[in-house]
Amino acid sequence: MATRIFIVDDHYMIIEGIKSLLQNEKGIEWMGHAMNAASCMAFLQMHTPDIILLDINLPDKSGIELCKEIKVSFPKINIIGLSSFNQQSYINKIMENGASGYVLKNATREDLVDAIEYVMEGKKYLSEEAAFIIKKNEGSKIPILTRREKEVLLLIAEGMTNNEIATKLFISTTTVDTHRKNLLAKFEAKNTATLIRMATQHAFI
Amino acid sequence: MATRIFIVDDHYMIIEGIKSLLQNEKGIEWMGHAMNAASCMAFLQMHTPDIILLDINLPDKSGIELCKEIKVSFPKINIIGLSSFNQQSYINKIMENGASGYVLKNATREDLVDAIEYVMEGKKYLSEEAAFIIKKNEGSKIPILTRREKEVLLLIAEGMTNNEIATKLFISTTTVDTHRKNLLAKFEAKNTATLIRMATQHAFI
DNA sequence: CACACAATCCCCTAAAAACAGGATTTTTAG
DNA sequence: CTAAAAATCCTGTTTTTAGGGGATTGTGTG
Repeated sequence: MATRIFIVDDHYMIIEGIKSLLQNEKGIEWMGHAMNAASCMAFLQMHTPDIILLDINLPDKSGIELCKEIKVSFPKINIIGLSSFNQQSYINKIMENGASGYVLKNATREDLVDAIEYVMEGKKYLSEEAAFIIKKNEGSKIPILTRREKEVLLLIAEGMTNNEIATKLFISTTTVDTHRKNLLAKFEAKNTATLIRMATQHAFI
Repeated sequence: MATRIFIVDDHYMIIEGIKSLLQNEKGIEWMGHAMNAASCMAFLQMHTPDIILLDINLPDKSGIELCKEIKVSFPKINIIGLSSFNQQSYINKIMENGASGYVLKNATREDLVDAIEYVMEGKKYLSEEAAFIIKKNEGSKIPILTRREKEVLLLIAEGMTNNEIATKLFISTTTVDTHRKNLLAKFEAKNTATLIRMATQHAFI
């Protein structure tokens, strides 16, 4: 039985590229594509692919969010993350949210086919580069922020002072200061500049 | 005579996608691809395409740099910028460096064909979204930084204080402070957080 | 040769952030 | 239920930034 593949990506060129790369592969059935999260979920009401190739960046919501939702509603569908970015944060996040693999957009046809085969066998697949990134950054962890910390972080990035943030969130300035301290500690940053740089690098902003 | 197209991109899927989108177009001759700046320049020693589709992000150097170099050595070749990012800074920069057009990677086949036709007629082409971005941000210019300001900016982003930067650059702390003030003014940022965010958004960091 | 501009330096004040300790009350998850 | 985690608040001090003024020297361009 052929492996049914569905792809969710908002780039025509990528959709065409993958279609083209896979079209002569035996045992692979192309089910089509969606260009956003909403139409992906609509498609899944009617059809059941074996594997979804899922872009990290979608217009209506993050691929990571969508991945989580798909796995809740359709746990049997395997998901392979797809993106241009070889950032550890993305790779980790989508794998933690139930994806079975991760492939960079500069993958070759062989990489793609390997990924699909591995995943269909129930194994996890990480492209070489993705695995390398993970390994390289084994020590430097991505901080886990609480709801409130994320909120404060974004307001800091907006250029607001502790005082302004306190007013906006209806809490005391000292509380904001505490959150700020915790953010600095979690990112191992010694000041705001490093904090914001780290946060953008880890895709928090 | 057919329009000879060459593409420089490090993503197989994009190369395949564009090839697939263009393969049935009349009057377009596919010359092949390069996956980095070096092999692109090597190719150009032997062949002369009419149009190069050039990715902004290449492994060995930025597409913007490569664009400039190509236009110096081969001024007759027209270049169309290509990227996933609809950031004003990229669009502006590559157009300033001699590109004749800019297309986002979520372009349709029609967009691509339009771009190629326009450029072959000697006109400039901006995809709808790119034009929108440019128009939207007409007022908010990208600051022009001096050599020293860039240097100081990077050190601020590293988390260094004015004092540390002064020591590192063998200048007075007050001088660093002056540069810092100018940076804040140029970015219209009221504090370090906004400064760093703006700088990363405009690809200075 | 002017003139703009970059780079350098200075003073002063006020505001904000960083550092160092706490402590209490909710929430959440096992 | 209970222990851990999160969110809240506090009192200090020191360091760093931000904002307001200046000023001098060199460099390159019209």
